[in-house]
Amino acid sequence: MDLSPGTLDTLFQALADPTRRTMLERLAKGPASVSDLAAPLEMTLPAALDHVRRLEAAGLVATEKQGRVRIARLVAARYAPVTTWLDAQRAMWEARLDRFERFAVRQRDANTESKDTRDD
Amino acid sequence: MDLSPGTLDTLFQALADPTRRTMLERLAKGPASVSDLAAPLEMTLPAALDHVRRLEAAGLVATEKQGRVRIARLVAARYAPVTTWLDAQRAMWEARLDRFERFAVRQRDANTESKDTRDD
DNA sequence: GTGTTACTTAAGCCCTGACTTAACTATTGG
DNA sequence: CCAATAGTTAAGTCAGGGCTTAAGTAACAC
Repeated sequence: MDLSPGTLDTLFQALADPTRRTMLERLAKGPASVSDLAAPLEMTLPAALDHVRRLEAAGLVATEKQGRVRIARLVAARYAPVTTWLDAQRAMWEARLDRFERFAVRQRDANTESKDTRDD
Repeated sequence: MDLSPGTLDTLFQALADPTRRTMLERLAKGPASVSDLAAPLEMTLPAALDHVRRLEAAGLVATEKQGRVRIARLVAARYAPVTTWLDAQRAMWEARLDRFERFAVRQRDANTESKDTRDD
């Protein structure tokens, strides 16, 4: 598994945890401290920090220390590889459907050939 | 973690493994047997079968036994929760950007008030 | 300067994930 | 029937994930 930031592996893995998705949802509304993120999650600070670090490692989040508090903010642009992959999947699937449809039409035409002239 | 099929948890987790993504890419082109899927991955059959099972548990794939071979096919529609979540994230992010922009414009107008009358 | 706050590190625990080999079972082709 | 094929189950290894508590450290607030 490639664990460099911004890869599909790290991104999907970062998104696979509900706690981290909750954090991302929170951060989409604006920056927050680690405590802010931990509070609604009923979780100790070390655990929350670990998740933040993981999001940061994935490249989805950037953090900055201001005095004694660490502020995290979303880097939304980094979802790109994920959406790109999903789009590519959809494209492949649709290409296949198209091929299948042409095949089905050919079959139908072969079956109904010179029987009638359809216009549906 | 909710492990029922079709949930964000199971979907993202299923997608987090490169082996499984490769399988999905292959299946987007059409159905395949477990051996077909295992072959290019340099992996024993039990391991491949395990991945197929996991994709099936996530709801992304359906399988059917034909004689002694198990055929897997993609159920592309099941990506929906993932794309929906990503779209929602983007929407939240953009709503925030809009608010920020309005704020910035207000600041600019406050700063330049009665200095000039802009028309950009 | 002393206590509180906000993180940080370290250690450890338990469970799951991704494999492997070995030993079946169920088809199928000669 | 018999051997090869395709999958399946069982068992075990090994690494990592998600948490905890306990013990720091650094910045503030008085």
